[in-house]
Amino acid sequence: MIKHSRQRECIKDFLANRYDHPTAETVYLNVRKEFPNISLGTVYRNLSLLTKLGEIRKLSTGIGPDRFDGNTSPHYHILCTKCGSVMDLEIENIDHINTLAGSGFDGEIEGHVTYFYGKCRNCLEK
Amino acid sequence: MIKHSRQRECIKDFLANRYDHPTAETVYLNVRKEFPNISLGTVYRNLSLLTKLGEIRKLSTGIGPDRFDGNTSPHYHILCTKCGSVMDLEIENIDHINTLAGSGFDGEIEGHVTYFYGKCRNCLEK
DNA sequence: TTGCAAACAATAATGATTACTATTATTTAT
DNA sequence: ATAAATAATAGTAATCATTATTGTTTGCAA
Repeated sequence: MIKHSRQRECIKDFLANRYDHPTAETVYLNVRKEFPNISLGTVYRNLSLLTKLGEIRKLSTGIGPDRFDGNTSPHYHILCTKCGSVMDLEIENIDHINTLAGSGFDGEIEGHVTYFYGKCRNCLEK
Repeated sequence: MIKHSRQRECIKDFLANRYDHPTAETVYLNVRKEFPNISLGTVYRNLSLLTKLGEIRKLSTGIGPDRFDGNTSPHYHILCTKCGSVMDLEIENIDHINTLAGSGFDGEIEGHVTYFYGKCRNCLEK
């Protein structure tokens, strides 16, 4: 049975208002403004729980630590290979690649994760 | 300037003959048969170097430690969500998704990484 | 309002990976 | 072929991200 906690609510609220997909460490440093004694373990535990509940999304980009996204609607991400930022990406539905993959695999395809990489506008101009 | 090393060659050979995308730890345990004194650091250092040289590929699936692939030809991977195995996947070219992504992003798309997930034949039958 | 499980803070432990250092191996120049 | 230069190694320590442990506090149902 899950009990409400002000710490978890604060973590969720924080993510709901961020669009840069912060790491656990960043969440920790910010939530500390409201809960000076919160521990990093509490942040990790709640990020895991919220991810399991489907209330946030975890991004494992392969570059640096995991990041978290308060926006659970279906969308993709792009990583700037220069500055390292992770941005949302509007793209039409590409679930047909699951079907393509299925025809070359003896088993069942359930889904995919895709990270695009490239250079953001800001880095291109430097 | 890069110097040849028998350890690095052994690591590369080992990967060239494996099709299950082993972790650094697995590479270490196997290469030890030929080099009993090789250190895990040497394995990691060479896996990084070979990846940078483009002679092997690193797979960061987000589940467990990084894995390595001696096959650098373009192909995709599927992770079985039950047994955790990582398998090669034959699929026609899907680079058009880069174009789709590009039209919704103010910047330059260079590529993408995609991991499919699902259930392998073996797990489906249990 | 009491009891109990869930969540907490503090901290230790773990797993994966990288860094350091003295020695060894490979290449280059004699 | 030999010696000098330096890249790579083995062994080990350190770091980073994350998870586990433990005693205390909090939320909530009886």
